[in-house]
Amino acid sequence: MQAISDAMSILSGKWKFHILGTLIEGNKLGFMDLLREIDGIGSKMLSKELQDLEMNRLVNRTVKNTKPITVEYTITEYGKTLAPLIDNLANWGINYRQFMCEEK
Amino acid sequence: MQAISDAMSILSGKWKFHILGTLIEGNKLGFMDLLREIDGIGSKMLSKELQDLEMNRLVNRTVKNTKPITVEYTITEYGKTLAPLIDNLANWGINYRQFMCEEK
DNA sequence: GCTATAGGTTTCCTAAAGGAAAGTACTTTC
DNA sequence: GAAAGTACTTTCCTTTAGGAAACCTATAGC
Repeated sequence: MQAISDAMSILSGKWKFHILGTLIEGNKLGFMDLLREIDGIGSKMLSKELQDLEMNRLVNRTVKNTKPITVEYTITEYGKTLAPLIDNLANWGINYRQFMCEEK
Repeated sequence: MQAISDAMSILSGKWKFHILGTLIEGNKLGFMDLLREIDGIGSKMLSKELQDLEMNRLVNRTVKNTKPITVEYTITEYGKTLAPLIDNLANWGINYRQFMCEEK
């Protein structure tokens, strides 16, 4: 049960799963790509959450030496181990919505 | 991706997974049982979270007609569909801890 | 020089989460 | 009749999360 607290301390917050899910499906995304794809997030939140995820070794940040500087965000190998969990969560969300509609 | 937000809106907060996990492993628990088993939670939080979970049909609350009134909390059939997810999360938490220890 | 794009950081603010402690109500045990 | 147990709720307070907008640096295009 302690393990659940451990996991949630890393994955808590409104956006973590969303960011990770986006990075799993579309690999190599720039900051602006993420900002556009994740509906509703602001640049401050995105920046902060990416830093958290990078610190926890779930996301890689690579600065590219291009003309207008670009940054690539990718999911790490270890981050990929979250893929089934995120898939699970998303499917549960879809089913839950159905379940609630049927009920009432 | 919207499904993730849906799921998290129901499962957000510091204690939801913890409460659900505790109810999945030990079925039929009283308020005080939960308060004792979930380390660190206060009665206000437990009460509030249980109400949330009941509203969302993940937990059943049954008042028993015993001498000192007792209340039984159990997980619903639908709540049980979260078992693999919670298992997954807990295992990921355990592995993550190992992973971080090896690294540094 | 002006505007646009990438990739952020900083400031300011509000709303929500969460905790500690006390209170309520009822019952059983000593 | 006092204490202790079950099951909460209420009040008060602090902390954290999160959003909006402005600002900063650099380069490219017009």
